[in-house]
Amino acid sequence: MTVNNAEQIKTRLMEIYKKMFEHFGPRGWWPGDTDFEICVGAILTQSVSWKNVMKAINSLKASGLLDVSRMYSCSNETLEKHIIPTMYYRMKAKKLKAFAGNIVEKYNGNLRQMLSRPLEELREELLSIYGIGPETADSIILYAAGKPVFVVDAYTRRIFSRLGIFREDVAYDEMQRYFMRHLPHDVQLFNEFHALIAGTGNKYCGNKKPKCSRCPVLQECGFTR
DNA sequence: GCCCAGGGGGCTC
DNA sequence: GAGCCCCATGGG
Repeated sequence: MTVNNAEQIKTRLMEIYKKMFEHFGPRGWWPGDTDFEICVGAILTQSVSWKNVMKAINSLKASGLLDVSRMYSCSNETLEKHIIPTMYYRMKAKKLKAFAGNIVEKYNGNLRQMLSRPLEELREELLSIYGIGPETADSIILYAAGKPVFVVDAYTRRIFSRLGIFREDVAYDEMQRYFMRHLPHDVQLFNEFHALIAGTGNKYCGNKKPKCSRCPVLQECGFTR
């Protein structure tokens, strides 16, 4: 790839970012009072809308379970009751306990200590925990640890393939490399960009009845179909 | 009633 | 390593 080409890609990505930002404004992501709440939200939001995640988070908070050691020591059944709205609740209870267990056993319950590890080591560790795949790991790294990694998701795939930038079947790592190769590794930029993509996707780019053609941002960005 | 969603694990070949 | 099923609620 020539330098010139890379510059053009960067310019194009930043144009899309700016149009999204002008349209939606700052998204204030990730919502959450503590690092642990952000991590819990990242696990619970797998395949489910944020509205249902908030119900579960509030329920956990109200019962004092939004705490590493209490979450780890409570029964699966107790945990399940609070997260029913987030679908796959039995699986997700296991995932939450695996995450809390990792912090208790390796860091004596100190989440910040784990999050302070170098980016690559942290990513590898997160991926080794049951229930944490690439997207969840990257969300935790960016939004809880505050380290520069670009989070991609189904909306990123949909939006950027509809803009003619990716193939429809592009892999997670390939999308991520694309953004990280062409954009400055800036936590605030990565934070806002992913949040804007999620906002745009949530409003206009559902799979069932895509409304991309009605999205002002995608129209301006050269939406093709 | 039916379809499907911002993901990940586990299995098969 | 791609392809397929499983998980199992809630909203359109």
